Amino acid sequence: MAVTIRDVAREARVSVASVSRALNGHTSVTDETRQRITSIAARLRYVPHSAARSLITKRTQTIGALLPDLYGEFFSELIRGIDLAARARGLHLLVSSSHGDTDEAATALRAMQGRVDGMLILSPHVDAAFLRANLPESTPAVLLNSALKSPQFDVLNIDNYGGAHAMTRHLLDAGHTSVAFISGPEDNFDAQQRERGYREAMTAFAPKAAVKVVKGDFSEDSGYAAGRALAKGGKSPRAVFAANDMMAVGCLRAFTEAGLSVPQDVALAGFDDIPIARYVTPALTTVRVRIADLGRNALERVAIAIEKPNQQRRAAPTLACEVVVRASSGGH
Amino acid sequence: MAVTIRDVAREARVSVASVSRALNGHTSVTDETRQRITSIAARLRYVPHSAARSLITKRTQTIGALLPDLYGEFFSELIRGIDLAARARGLHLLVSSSHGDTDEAATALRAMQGRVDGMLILSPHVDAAFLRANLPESTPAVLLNSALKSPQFDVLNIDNYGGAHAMTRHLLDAGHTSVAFISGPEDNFDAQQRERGYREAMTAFAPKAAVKVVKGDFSEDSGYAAGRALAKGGKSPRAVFAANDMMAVGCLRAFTEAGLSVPQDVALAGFDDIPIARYVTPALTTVRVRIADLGRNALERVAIAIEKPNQQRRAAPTLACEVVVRASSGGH
DNA sequence: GTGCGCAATGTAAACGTTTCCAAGGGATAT
DNA sequence: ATATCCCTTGGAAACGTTTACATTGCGCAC
Repeated sequence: MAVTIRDVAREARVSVASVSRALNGHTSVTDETRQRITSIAARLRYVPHSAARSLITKRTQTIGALLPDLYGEFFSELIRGIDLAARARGLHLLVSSSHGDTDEAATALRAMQGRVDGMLILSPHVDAAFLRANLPESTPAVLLNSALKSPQFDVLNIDNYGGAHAMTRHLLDAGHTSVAFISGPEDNFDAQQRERGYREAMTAFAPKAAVKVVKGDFSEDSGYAAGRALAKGGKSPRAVFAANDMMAVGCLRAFTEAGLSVPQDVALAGFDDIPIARYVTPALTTVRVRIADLGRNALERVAIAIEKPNQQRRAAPTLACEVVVRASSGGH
Repeated sequence: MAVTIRDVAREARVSVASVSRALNGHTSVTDETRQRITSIAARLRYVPHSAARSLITKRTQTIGALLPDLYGEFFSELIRGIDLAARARGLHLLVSSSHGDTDEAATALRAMQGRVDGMLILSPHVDAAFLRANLPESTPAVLLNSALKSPQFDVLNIDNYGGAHAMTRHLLDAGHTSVAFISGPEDNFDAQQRERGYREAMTAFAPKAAVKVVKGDFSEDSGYAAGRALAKGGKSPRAVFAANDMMAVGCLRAFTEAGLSVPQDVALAGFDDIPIARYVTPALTTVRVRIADLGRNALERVAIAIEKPNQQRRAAPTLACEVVVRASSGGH
C-alpha cells in the first residue's frame, strides 16, 4: 500500500490541504509547519501520485517526442539534447520513434494525447493539415527540420542553407575551380536547403564555373552511383560536395575504384559529420550539425510555449552549422 | 473544454458506466448499445483521460527506460527495439538517458516513480543495493547487461562470452596460431565476459599457444596504445582480438603507423559491429550484437512481469551474437 | 400466475490530489 | 473594548475514470 498525502497529514497532525501547500512551496504556511511536514514526508518516503495530480492540474510534466525511423547517431544526439533540457526543467520525456509512414505517425500522435503537455515533432510525413487533424488545439508543439511555414506552429530548423553555402565556399577557396553537388531526395526539406546553399554560393563566388548537380537520395548506394557517373570518361570535376556524409562515403568508394585519388585528383565533402566521417580514408571534410543543441533548443521552446500559452511565437532562429575540414578536401 | 465520458454518455443516452464498459470491451453490454456508444465516441473524438484512468486502475501503460550516457548507435538501436515492442503492446515509453553517475541515476529512477508500470534499466552504476534503495518493491524491472545475479531482479544479457569464444575460434581456424586480446575496463561486465570467452576458447582450441592480454578501456586511444605495445619490437602476434570495435579501430591505426599491414602481417577483430567497422580500411571483422532484439526482448519480459506479478522469474536466456567476417581477419 | 435467475444497465463510491472558501485567532487601529 | 484585517489552517468540492453493488426487466420453470 503506497503512502498518500493523507498519511502524511495524519502523521503531521495537519490537514491534507496544508501538506499540499507545504510541499508545493506555497507561501501561506509557517516555516515551522513546513519543516515538520517536509521531514515527515521524507521519512515516510511520500511521493505524490502523479496521476491524481495531473487529473486536477491538467498538467503531466511530460513532453512527447515523435520521431521517424532515423539514423543512429542523429537520433541519440537529439534525444540526449532533449533529455538534458527536460531534466533541467523537471520534465519527463515520452518517446515514440520509428514511424515509417503518415498513418503510424498519426496513431502515435493520438496515443500521446492527454499524456503530454507539449510535443516535439520531427517527421517528414507531417504537414499543416496533418497537425490540424491530429494535434489537439491546446497542445503546444515544436516542429523540427520542417518546411512548414505557418505562424500557427513553432518550427526549428538547422541552417542547412548556411552550412552548404559555407562548405561550397570552402571548396572554392581551397582552389578547386569547379564543384559538383550530389543532391538528396527531392521531397526532403534538408536536402532542398542544402542544394540551394550550394547553388547560391556557386553563383556568388564562382559565377563562371558550371553548376553541376547529380541526383542522389541520401543513401550510400546513391552516392556510389553518383560517384561512378562523375568519374566516367575522366571528366570529373575538381571537387564534389555531397548533400550528406553517407553519399560522400559511397562516392569515395566509387572514386577509389575508378582510380581517382582523393583529394589529389578530386576533393570531396559531405554534410552531417556522422562518426564514420572521421574514420574513412581519407577522413571526410564535412559540415557539423549540433544536433544535441537542436534538441535542447526545441525543448526549451516547447516548455516556454507551455508556460505562456498565448504568447506570440517568435520567429525561430535556425541553428548554426560549422565546416569541419579534414583530409578529403585537400585544404588544411 | 475537452470531451469527457459524461458527454458521450449524455449523447448516447446511457450512463457513464455503460460507456466505460462498452469502450473497454466488457462482455455485459449489448452489441447494439456498444455500436451506438462507439460511434458516438468516435464522432465526438472522445479520448479517455489517462490520468483519471491511472488514478483508479493504478496502471499507467508506460514503461520507463533508464539509460546511461551511451554510444550513438547502440542507444538508438536499443530504443528502436524497445519502442517497437512497446507499441505492439500499446505501451508508452518514458525515457531518461545520459546518467553519468549513481546519484543522477537514483534521482531519475525516483522521478519516474508512479509514472511507470515497469522499468528497463541499463546502467553500470546500478547494483542490488541501489535497486533496493531506489526502486519501489511493486515496480517490476528488467536489468540489461548487468552482472547482477539476484533472483529478485530480472536480468537480460548479451552473450558476450559466446561471441568472444566464437570469434577467438574463428581467428584460430583461419590459421592464425597466436591470438592476443585487448581487454576492456576491469569493472565492466561485458568486458569481463568477453575476456573469459577469449581465454576459454584459447584453452580449448589452442592449448599450446600463449594467452596474451593487453589492457584497454574501450576507448579508441587505449586501443591505439595497445596496438603500439603489441607492434613494438616486431614481435606482434598473428592475430589481435579487441574487446570492442573502437579499440580495434585504434589498434588498426597503430599497426598502420608501425608499418604492419592488416590482415597480411596481423589479423584484427573487434566486438559490437558499430557502423564504423564496415568503413575502416580494411573493413573490420567483428561480433554483431542484435541490440534491437535486446530491447525488444527486455520490454517483453517487463510486460510479462507486469501482467503476472507473482510469477516466478525464469532464468533469462542470453542473447546470441554472430561473428561477422570482413577483410581484417584475413579469413573469408 | 408467481418466483427465480440472468442479462443489461444505472448509481455511486473510490482513487489522491489541488484549490476555493470558510473559519479561527492574533495583532492593530479606533 | 471592539471592529477590522491578515495570516494560517481546515473542510470539502472537483478532476474523469472504473467498478462494486443495486436495480430493472425479461424469460422460463414450476
